[in-house]
Amino acid sequence: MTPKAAFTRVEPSVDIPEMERSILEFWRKIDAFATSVEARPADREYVFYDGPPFPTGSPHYGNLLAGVIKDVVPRYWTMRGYRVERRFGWDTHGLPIEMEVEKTLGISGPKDIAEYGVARFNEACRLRVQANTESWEVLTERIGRWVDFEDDYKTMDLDFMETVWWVFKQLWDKGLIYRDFKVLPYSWGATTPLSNFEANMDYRDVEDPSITVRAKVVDGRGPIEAGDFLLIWTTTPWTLPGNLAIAVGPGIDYVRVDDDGSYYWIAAEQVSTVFGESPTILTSAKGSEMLGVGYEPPFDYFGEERDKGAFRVIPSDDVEEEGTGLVHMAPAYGEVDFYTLQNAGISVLVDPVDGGGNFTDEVPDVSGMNIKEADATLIELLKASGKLVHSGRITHSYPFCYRTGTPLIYKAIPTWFVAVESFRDRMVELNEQVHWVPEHVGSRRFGNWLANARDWAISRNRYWGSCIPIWECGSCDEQTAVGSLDELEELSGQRPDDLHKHIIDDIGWECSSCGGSMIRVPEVLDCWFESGSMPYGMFHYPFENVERFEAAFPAKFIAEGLDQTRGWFYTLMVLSTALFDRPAFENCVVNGMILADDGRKMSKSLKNYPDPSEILERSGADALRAFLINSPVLRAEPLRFTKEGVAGVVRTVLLPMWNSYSFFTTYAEADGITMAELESAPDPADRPELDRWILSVLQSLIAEVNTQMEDYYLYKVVPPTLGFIDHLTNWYIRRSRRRFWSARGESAESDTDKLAAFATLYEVLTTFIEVLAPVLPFITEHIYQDLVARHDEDAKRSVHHRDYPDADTSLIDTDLEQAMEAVREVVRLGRILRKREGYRVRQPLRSLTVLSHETSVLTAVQSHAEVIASELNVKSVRATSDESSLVELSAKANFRKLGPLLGNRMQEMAEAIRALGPADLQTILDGGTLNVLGVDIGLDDVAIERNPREGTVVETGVDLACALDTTVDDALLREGFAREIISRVQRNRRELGLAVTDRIILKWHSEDPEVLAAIGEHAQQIASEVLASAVEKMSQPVGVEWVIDGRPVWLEVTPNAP
RNA sequence: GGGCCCAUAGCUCAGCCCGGUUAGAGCGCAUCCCUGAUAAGGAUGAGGUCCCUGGUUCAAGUCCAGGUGGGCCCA
Repeated sequence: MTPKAAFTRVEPSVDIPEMERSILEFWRKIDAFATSVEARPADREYVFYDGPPFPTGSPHYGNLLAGVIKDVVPRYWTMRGYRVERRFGWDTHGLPIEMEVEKTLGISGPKDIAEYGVARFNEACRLRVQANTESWEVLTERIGRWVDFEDDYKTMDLDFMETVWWVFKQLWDKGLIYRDFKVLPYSWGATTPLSNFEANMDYRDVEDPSITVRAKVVDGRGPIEAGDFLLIWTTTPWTLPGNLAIAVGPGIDYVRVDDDGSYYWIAAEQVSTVFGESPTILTSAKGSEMLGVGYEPPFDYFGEERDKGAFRVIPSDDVEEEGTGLVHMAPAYGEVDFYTLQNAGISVLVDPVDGGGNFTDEVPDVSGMNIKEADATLIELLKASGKLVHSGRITHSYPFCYRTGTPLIYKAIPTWFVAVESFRDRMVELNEQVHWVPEHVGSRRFGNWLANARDWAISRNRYWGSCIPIWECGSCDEQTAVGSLDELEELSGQRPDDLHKHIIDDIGWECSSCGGSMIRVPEVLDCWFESGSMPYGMFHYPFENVERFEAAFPAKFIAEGLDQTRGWFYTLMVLSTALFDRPAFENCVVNGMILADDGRKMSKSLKNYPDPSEILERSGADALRAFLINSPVLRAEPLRFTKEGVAGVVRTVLLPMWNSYSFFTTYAEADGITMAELESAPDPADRPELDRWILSVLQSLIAEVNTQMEDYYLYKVVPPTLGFIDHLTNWYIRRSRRRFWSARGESAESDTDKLAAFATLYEVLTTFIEVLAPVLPFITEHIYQDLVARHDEDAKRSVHHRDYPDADTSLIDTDLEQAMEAVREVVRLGRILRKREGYRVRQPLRSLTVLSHETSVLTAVQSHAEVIASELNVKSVRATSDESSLVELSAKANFRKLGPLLGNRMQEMAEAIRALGPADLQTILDGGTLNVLGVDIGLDDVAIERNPREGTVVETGVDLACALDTTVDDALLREGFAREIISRVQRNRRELGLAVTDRIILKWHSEDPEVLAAIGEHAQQIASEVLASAVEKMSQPVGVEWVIDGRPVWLEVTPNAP
């Protein structure tokens, strides 16, 4: 290392956002991110998967938070020596994009899209995705997140989509793909199923029929006799032709009511609503006793289904005691109905309603009629056949198609499924290999979800997405799944360069079985299927990068929000389990939601949160990062976001760091400290204790931070850091100040001591920034460039290229750290005493006495008497174990120790110990034991408390007490006065804008004898403190008049021109 | 309706896993100190039904059950 430029003073004030922008510029200039990755060996990879966001709108705090987590962790592991590639991922398909584009194009729904042209529509989606990515890149860079936007992956890329096909084919080959009906919200106006999101967009209060119908029992069981009637209720008469079963709650009580010789079954709770206040109840039965009862359906259009198990009473836990407590089941028109029949083992489905919402010929009475219009006719038919028991109207909230304004219905739609249930137990097992932060999200929330996983509906009746790669024959039941472009080419002779719907749907071939036409099924894939495929898709596996993928699977780490638990985490797990029988990630950090400071969701229209760029321009990215990392969201709890919180980080972390750095450069420049000199400082072991102490504290911090980071407890990093900053600024630097600005060349020892101080602070600062570099990438980089990089050509270009510090345990001295804790405690107590007694710190006092029974405390105090004396401005410090003179001892039982032994005698013992007298306590304190209530009580069994005796100047802490001697004689007063003079002169120097090292002439005048005596006695000390070349007494007032303790004194400070 | 999480000072949050008798921090507020790290720093103080009810226990902010309120997800 060559002794080149000395350090340059850095101003204590700093424009943080400006500093950050210059660092961003610097990173761009040296290509810091790419270099940080490439510098690490390719065979030592730490794999990170980016959870792809939708590029809709601009990023909000939730995205920023995820970005911060996904930056801190990879930065850390990079510094730990791993190669951490970070490729940005874009989730480019799906409804959110389509909705945005529909809005922009001024069109809406399948009909419009068909008219507009699927090809044009999809191309518009593609353009939209590309246009939206820019705002993400800007903000992502600004928060300091290093991620590769060049080598990103997009789910709409050909390579990615080909891999998705491969994934699908894998499932297909394993027999995990099947088609079945799923009941979805359906708009007959738009002739399309809707997503749940769309279905919730337009609820209206409307009036509908409310009818009660009786179904005659034809096959009785137990108390239910043939000829009895089951009462069902519905608001959708048009679903009655599709009725295939009646559900009861197995635990619900039903009763048989005699009504004019007809016998009706109804839930006991509901009897009065149908039969009035005094019904004739004959008998009762649990729902479970009614199972299997056969009945005559309201309409007999599908009577032949009885052979397949239809028209029976089946159980359902979803049945509630409303309506009649017996629920009409039309599996084509209700999701619950569908699953209830499925669970009952009845696999029949009838759906006499066409896509336009009209009845088919299967229901001749209303054939061709719109279902809602058919309600009246159907009710008339029921009345005519004597099945209608009651008919009325009801007003309720009902969903409408947000586009066409027609009522929505639920309708069974052919849907493709992944048979997740067949391997969900395996997913539960594999999930146990994953380390979740916080733990409960994985074991409970996610674990429960997996354990109850249902088959996954993966098809969507939409346009902009990966296509389901299944071709079906129009003539026979031949089906082919295509798993690659090669296969497609082989089958069809075509090899498109795009796999989107508008391209692929035109491709077909002749059926090998019957010679018919093979046509692709119309659906696209749920975009979550693609998110779950990203470990493979990002590498275009297995078509390329086979080895890279195998080395990179599973990921070491992923992170996402709690709301995504059912999304990305789940789909990753489903596909990795199905394909590779492994989890797709080893560590998962789950973050909570960020709320506005009013506790509500952040809402653009409410404007209840500050714009991210405003925060970044006010407090900077480092502050935002540390604030988020240190907040409850890292424990998956919600966070109320306040800009004050971010500003707090500036005040508690960034400014103290900067001030320490500024302090160092100020004195290093003033002293002309060189790198060579820092190098030549004594070994840490040979430095003064204060230096060894702060180095020990630093190493302990390093150990702590490494432990937490290794376990992904990011939120446990900032708190110990704050403690360290307190030690550094409020103790190490404050205590060392004089060492830094003592003049050079006074003595060999003082020069060595000064060097030790400079070297220590330098080492602490340059190591501390390495510790915090992953969290605060900007300020640490700035300090690194100034303190390290520019002095050493061989140094790494960026702090982020450095190796993360490992705790050097040889520098950790636990005893020393504890001793210093005791010293700081003594000082704290001493300050309390001074304040309470009204002695400002500049007034010297005679002595401080520390009382303690702990030998280690006494030793610590004795060996640091000088430090304590100067901190508290006392002439002497004594330590003694003789406490009785100043404090009153009392004892309290050590509940933790005695409780388990004594059980219910504990209270008695507590009383007895509280009542012990001074002599008894002294016995215990001296190491003896005392027989209390038949138990030998020693020092461990009690907690000794110390209370100041009346009239003493004593303050007590945990293991010690301090007593202050507050007698002030004339000599002390005069010394105190001299300190006041020094203080005024220093203030004056500052006002004159003098540099720290400028020398002055001090002229003074006073007539007051005490002042004369004070200055006379302490002239030497004053001169050296204020760097006065001369202290001259004037006979006339000069300069500024001060009144100190009621005594006037004139002081004049003039710079001493060299 | 179900699962999970949360509720502690005016505000934001530690502490709870593993029960122990004086429940902490920061912000804000009040009072004050320091005045060569100074567009800083520090001290002290006021401020608590630890959401409610019940249980377990010698002992509950901490464990259990049930409620209430809020969040996320699912239905």
